Amino acid sequence: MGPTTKDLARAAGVSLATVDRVLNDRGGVSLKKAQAVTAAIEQIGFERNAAAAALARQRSLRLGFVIPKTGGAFLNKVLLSIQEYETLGRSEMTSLSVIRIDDKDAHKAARAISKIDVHDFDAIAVMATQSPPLRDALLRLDARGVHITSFLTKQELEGDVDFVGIDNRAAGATAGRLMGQFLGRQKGAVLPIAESLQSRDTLERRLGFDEVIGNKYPHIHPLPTLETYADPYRAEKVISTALQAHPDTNGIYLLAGEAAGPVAALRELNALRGNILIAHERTSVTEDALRAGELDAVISQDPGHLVRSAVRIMRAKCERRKTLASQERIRIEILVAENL
Amino acid sequence: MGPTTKDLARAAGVSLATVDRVLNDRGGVSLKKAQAVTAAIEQIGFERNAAAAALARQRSLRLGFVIPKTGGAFLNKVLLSIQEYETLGRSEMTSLSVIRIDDKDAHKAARAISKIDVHDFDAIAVMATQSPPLRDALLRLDARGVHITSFLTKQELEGDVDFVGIDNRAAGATAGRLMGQFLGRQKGAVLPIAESLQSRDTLERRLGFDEVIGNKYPHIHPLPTLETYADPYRAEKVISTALQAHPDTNGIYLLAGEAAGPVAALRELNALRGNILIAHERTSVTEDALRAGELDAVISQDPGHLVRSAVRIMRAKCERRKTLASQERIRIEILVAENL
DNA sequence: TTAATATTGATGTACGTACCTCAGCGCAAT
DNA sequence: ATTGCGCTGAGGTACGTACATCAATATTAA
Repeated sequence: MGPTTKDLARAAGVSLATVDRVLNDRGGVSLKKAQAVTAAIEQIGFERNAAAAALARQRSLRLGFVIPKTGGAFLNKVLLSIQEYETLGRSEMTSLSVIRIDDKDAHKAARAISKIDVHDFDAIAVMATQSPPLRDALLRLDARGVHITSFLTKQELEGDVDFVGIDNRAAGATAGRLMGQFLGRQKGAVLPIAESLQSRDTLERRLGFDEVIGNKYPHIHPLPTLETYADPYRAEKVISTALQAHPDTNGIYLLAGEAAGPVAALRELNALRGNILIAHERTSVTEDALRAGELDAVISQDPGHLVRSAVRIMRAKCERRKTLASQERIRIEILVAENL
Repeated sequence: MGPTTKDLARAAGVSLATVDRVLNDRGGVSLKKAQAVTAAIEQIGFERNAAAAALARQRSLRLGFVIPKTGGAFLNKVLLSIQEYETLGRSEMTSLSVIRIDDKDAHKAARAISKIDVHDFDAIAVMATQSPPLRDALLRLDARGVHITSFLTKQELEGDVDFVGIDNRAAGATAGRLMGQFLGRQKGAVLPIAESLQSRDTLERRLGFDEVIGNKYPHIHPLPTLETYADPYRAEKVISTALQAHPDTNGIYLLAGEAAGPVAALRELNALRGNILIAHERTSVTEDALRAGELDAVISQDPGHLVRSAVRIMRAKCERRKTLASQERIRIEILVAENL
């Protein structure tokens, strides 16, 4: 067993009470003694016994996930993973809850964040489009002692706001690589389709995609990104127009948003089989399309892994522990029909 | 908070001592009372408080990894992951240790297993070629109370021996799919290369590979598997011969074993750039080759995830808990240069 | 019936940390 | 001198389980 708080107190030449004050940021400790304690922590290699702490705290860590109100199948999978984790979490003294916010309206979102009761949460993981009002609301929460973690969307605050999610630029680059390899030596155009170009994720993916295509597969010509606005009719119309305008198209890249609409439109247009089709996020639609041979590859991130990683990071923050970096890197998964 | 042992005792109409006897298999409990307790567990939804148990037990769970003495870079990565986990594990009351066995000699391996002191381990994860003597040795250990988990290689014992690792047939099929897609409409031959055909993993991968190629890409002709016997000279010789005999080769599949030898041989033969090359396991060699554009894809499994999963399963067995199945499925990863 | 054995309950201590109260100290401002 | 405040230590209780001991009862064997 490692050294205990008692050992730490002896090593630091202070009382148990002072050690406790330092360890739990209770304040009212002179700089000198506080430094003595932190020095002793390093010196004797003290590590808080998580089991004992959890037991003594006797209050499960209240973690929150802030998630947009509207979203597609992937978001639902994330929510499901959170629910699933709740069952397991009970035995680990953590309680998860989800706060849905209106992501589209920055001020509404910020207000929702501001309404969060500081006493209800020890830490939250926030998935929301970045915006100045949201930023301020988050900073206020942070100042009042709620640890903040970026979840799937980066929030650039000052301080140690960890990010849980994939690197969208790399994800786009991965899609580009696959597109290039699948098309082989064929010349032609690739049509990127997204719900909207507003989202930062979409832009980053496009960037990564173009970079790889431009550098490694210059014979492929990426077209401007189509926007479907999540509207199936519009999707079919714009896709049809684009395909007619570019008959040399032989690859289609669904950069973001629901795959269902575009896939249905492409099926309708009989454009599924002839083209290489790459999409993002594993959902029942993309899975089925992969199995059916309609989709050639899917770039994804595991919702379960995302949730677990977020929980681990939040817990670590609350308990002022370090996390194992290698464990928290979310992988960019490539899915084909055979490794679903 | 959930119900405690005290609540459980009240619900079952027995004393705390009897609850303890049942929960910890101490024996000396009548069938009737034991059933009353287990029924009450279900009824009130009792779950052992892991933190309190760990604290009270005051003895960390001793978990062992049985690993072959010889092995390549991937095995080293697994060993590294075990080491890495040890640091983290200390705070979770688990101690990991590694037992190296001579995997080549079934009897030696079995003897090594038999020599394991039952009092030194609560559970072990075994990576070793299946063999009757080994099987018997494992069964004896199991009977003496050491929980057994199959690690990377399946051990078919009776009882609940979980398996941690990927489905090699699916991994081979995934390689087949990528090979087919990368080659596109090109006709030609694919050359599978392995260290030896003795290993079950190799056979399963080949099976999955052939299945996909046969069904989906019939214009591709898979050649017989080359065996390098882990010998670089032999590798270069047999590969050179095979490539000369089949000038239409445009794909090479490194099914198993170290990629280093064959990659070096192929580089020497100037056969890297013209062919699609797919290998297994992420190592520094395959990573470098991916980045250099020499390898087109790598099928892998994350050593860190393997280790964590094995630890979770072993812990769950020792604490008689259930595991979250979705968390324990090891993914078949596809790596390209962009998602390393 | 008696003796031996199996089962059960009562009670205690221990694990390491969190969190609380209270007393005491020194120091400065009043 | 008094008051107040900041800092410190001493001591306690609590969390839920593991594990040990001992007495009391129930059951079985002789």
